[in-house]
Amino acid sequence: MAEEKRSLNFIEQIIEEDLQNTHKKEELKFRFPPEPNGYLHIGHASSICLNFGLGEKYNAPVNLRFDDTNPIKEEQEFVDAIKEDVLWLGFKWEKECYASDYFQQLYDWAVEMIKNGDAYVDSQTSEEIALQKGTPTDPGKESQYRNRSVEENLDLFEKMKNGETPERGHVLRAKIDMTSPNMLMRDPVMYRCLHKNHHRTNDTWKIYPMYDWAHGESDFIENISHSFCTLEFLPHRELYNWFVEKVSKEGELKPKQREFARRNLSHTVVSKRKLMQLVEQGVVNSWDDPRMPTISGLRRRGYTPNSIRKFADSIGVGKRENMIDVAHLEFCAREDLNKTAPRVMGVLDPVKLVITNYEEGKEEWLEAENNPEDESAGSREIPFSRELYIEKEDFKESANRKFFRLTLGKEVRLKNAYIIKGEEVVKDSEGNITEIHCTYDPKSKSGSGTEESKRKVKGTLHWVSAKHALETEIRLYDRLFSVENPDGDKEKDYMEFVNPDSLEVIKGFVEPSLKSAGIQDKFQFQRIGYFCVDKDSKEGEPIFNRTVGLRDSWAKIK
RNA sequence: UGGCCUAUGGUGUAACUGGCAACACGUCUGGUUUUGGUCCAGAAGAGUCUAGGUUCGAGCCCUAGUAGGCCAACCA
Repeated sequence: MAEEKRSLNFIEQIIEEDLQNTHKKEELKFRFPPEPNGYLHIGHASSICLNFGLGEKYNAPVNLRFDDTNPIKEEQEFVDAIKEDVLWLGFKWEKECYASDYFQQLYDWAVEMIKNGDAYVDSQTSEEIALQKGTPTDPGKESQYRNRSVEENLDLFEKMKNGETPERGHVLRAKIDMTSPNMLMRDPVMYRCLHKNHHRTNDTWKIYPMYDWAHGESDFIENISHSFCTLEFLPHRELYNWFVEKVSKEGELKPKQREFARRNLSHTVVSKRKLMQLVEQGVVNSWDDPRMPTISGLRRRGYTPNSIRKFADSIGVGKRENMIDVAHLEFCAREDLNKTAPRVMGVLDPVKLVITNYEEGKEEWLEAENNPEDESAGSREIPFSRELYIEKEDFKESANRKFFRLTLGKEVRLKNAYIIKGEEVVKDSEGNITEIHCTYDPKSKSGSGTEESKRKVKGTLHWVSAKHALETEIRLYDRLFSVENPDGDKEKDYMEFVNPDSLEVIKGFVEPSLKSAGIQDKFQFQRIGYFCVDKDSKEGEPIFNRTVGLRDSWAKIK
């Protein structure tokens, strides 16, 4: 099989260049570094696919490293959820790491830095420090504590570590350059005093390292060759390198930070604060509500790992701002589900169809193909009888030539069953159609091979036998926001753009075979869309979530 | 009154690093079809932010603009 020729993205180009100039293949190593302070979302999924995808491509190890340097926000619950999500996407990490595993090493290095005059204890308030920091256009001023003696610094730092100084009393700062055009180089804070229990180290530490100090060093400790992060960390690179330089020796391989643009999905928000608000204000029911862009939400919605990986792969990675149409994500879902989801029939908005020339009380079990895209999926039997349900919108008393469905006097095929002809309608006193009467052609049975069965008719309808059908709850999900970029308007709150119709709960009828469907099972309801069994289901009473509708060119004609 | 990043069809990415802009989604035609799905065939749609320059030749290089983004948490 010919290998698909695909051009390299800029990240891969960097790696290829390094492979030629500085790195051996065995030295490649990557990492995915989430902070365990919330649930992973589709943006993280892209990052996971990037890092682990690189690992697969180059046959290089990828560590899962929790960036757990802030005990105020981080919890074990999130660690567990993150691991589940990464695993679910189908990736395996080389090592499960924690920045907190390196606290001692980090501390020892910090002591060294103090001794070398590269760090000092500042005893000002954060407000004073902020004031001295200057602005992007004005240089900062040096702290009056900047030139404390090494002994005093060591002594204070020790006390900080032991919890003998109050929280927020002192910080350890790197001594760099208060006039640097890069704000991050203006003596950044390395440690703060936090007398808070950590989810892994408990009360061992009273000081906790800041991101910049911990991250690059963690990469260094783990021998990460390439450390990929989003563009907003670009200014951090200078600091990242400065810190690594301080702790590494000549000739040692140093990790490289490189930045890519985060990938934005249309019609959604992704910030933890906003996602949390959606949950807390009851706009959605939970973090894994199928409308949420969280990985757990997408999973519950019916997205497959494969579809998400394909998505991440197909949108690529770059350095410019972007807004990826959610329609592309939906395409990836359909593409995958089309090949894998068994076909079934379900009627969402039923109207009764009576076949007047079909014997009362009679029932037949008809063969139905499970998946025309996959012969190995086999077939099943579905019950047929005199009274059926069909979709209300599949009938019109009279219609133009473009309507390929049931009308009076015209023929259509009932999928996997017979050809029928519309005869008359029964209406209630208000003129609503309560029943449609039709006749069927007994010789037209699907697959019977008769002349009649081969007749061309203008349309095919899905249906369920009224007597046999299983009534179920069906949750029709739609986009959570009605505009492309809900948090892109500075004047308006994103909450104003919540789509009031993002969820419609209905009762529908599905074929009886679905009674035994299990949680997370995915199906195509023929002519309607893809559905997934929700975890709220009870034994024998499946609840279906609509993942995404089928492409619908009829909707456009209408 | 700073520094840094980015700029290619509606959207997302390409262009073997100087040789008449390609792929996917979306859109529109037509064909196949017992899903108005899938599949197949085809079309429209950018001349690459602007202005200069280098070159036989520039989306790729240079200069100057313009537009958007990022940077002043004891967050990551």
